[in-house]
Amino acid sequence: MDATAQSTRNTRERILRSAETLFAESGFNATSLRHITQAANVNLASVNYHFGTKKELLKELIRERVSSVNEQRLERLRQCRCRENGKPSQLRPIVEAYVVPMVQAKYGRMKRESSSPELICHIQTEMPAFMEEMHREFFQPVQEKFLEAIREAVPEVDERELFWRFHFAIVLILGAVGQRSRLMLLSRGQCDGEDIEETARKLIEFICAGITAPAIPACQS
Amino acid sequence: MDATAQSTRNTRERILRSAETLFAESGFNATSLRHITQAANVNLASVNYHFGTKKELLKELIRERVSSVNEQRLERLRQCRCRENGKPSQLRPIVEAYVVPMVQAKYGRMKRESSSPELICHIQTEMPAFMEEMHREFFQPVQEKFLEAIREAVPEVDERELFWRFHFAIVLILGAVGQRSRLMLLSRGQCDGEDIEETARKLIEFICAGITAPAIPACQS
DNA sequence: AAAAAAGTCAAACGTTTGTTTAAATCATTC
DNA sequence: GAATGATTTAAACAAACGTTTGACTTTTTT
Repeated sequence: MDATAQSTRNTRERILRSAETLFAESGFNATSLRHITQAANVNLASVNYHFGTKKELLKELIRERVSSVNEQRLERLRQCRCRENGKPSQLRPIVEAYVVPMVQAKYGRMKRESSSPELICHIQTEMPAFMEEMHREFFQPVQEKFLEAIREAVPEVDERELFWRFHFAIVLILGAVGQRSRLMLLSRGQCDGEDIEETARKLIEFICAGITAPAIPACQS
Repeated sequence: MDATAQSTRNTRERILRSAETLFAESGFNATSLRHITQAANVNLASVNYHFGTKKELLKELIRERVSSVNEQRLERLRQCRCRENGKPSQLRPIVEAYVVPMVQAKYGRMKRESSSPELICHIQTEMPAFMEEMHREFFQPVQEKFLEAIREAVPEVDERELFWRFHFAIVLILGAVGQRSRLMLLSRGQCDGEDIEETARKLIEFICAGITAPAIPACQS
């Protein structure tokens, strides 16, 4: 009867939306089911009813979000191939196709809302074993497609070298957004990470330069 | 009388050592005081006796570890300035001075032991508010010294640009070690992050290239 | 050797956690 | 419109958590 929050009836969706915000904000362990259900205005037991366990709720959440990012990444990669059809693509559009969908994957309409990189960054460091499963199922296939595309674009870079550098690129994408508070502190307020397009552009520049860096022979103090 | 573990009496040190290993492995929230004291072979209450609270134990731990890394970093930076005395230094030695002490800050003699980047990576994403305190107290001063040195080494890079790129460098150093399991999966076992010198070298290459990357005007899809 | 201080210990404290239960309510079907 | 299945609800569950307590032992000081 009353037009308050829970009248919408889609309890499942409300739980997912609260969970993704809170998980991205504070991680898995620090976010209790009571926090989630309270924020979602639903009963505590409904999480277990709809998802089974807390962990399966997280799994479902990641499944949703990563699938969306994956689709966008592959679509953009396809467009790369089309645009310069026949010849091997340039590096930058490929990196752009990988970076942009993840960086701009925000949820909620608020300015200071949480995002996919923040969520994944949290879970990655908090539950590495769990994340390995997710990696095999969701990340690996897409990453291998991009690795292949990059290998064609910069054949002068050694294959083993490329594994390292692509790994660095992924670390960078997740961390740059997930730890963006440091940028504010470091620059004493001169830079912030709010502008998504700016963040993506800087990331792309940095990653492209890193991937094409000349290899230096082993010699250091 | 018996020569078992706790006869050494340096309870405080044993707690610190267990804590740093377990915190680096599983983070703060997922590591209970009972895990720590069990691994250290000491009584549960001794943590509160010696450190007050769990959080202050962590603070003490970070204080120790970061101070050590800071000293090494500044000493190496001093050596940079000496070596090419008078003229502005090159970028690479500066980056090297920043990267190496952190990457090789391992504890324990086992091969697969945890390290400072892993610890900091965990706490950074898990307790950002707490980490801001630590940042102001420990990281900020050293980072500003390095920022200045880098600015002299690559004056052609815009100052605001440099904040971004140094932020990326820090993200990279922490994440490359903390998330090193991905490298194994990505390369299907062809690369691992066990070799510290190799890791440091690849990081230095990537970061130097990223910092000196040519700025590209804003245009993207 | 007595007194004082520092450290250790087992037990218990009150909270909070994820999950389960069984009754109540809603929606749909016959 | 009664019956059936799906969903919501309040209450309780055992387990684990960080912390405190007070008696006990060790070490240091006088």
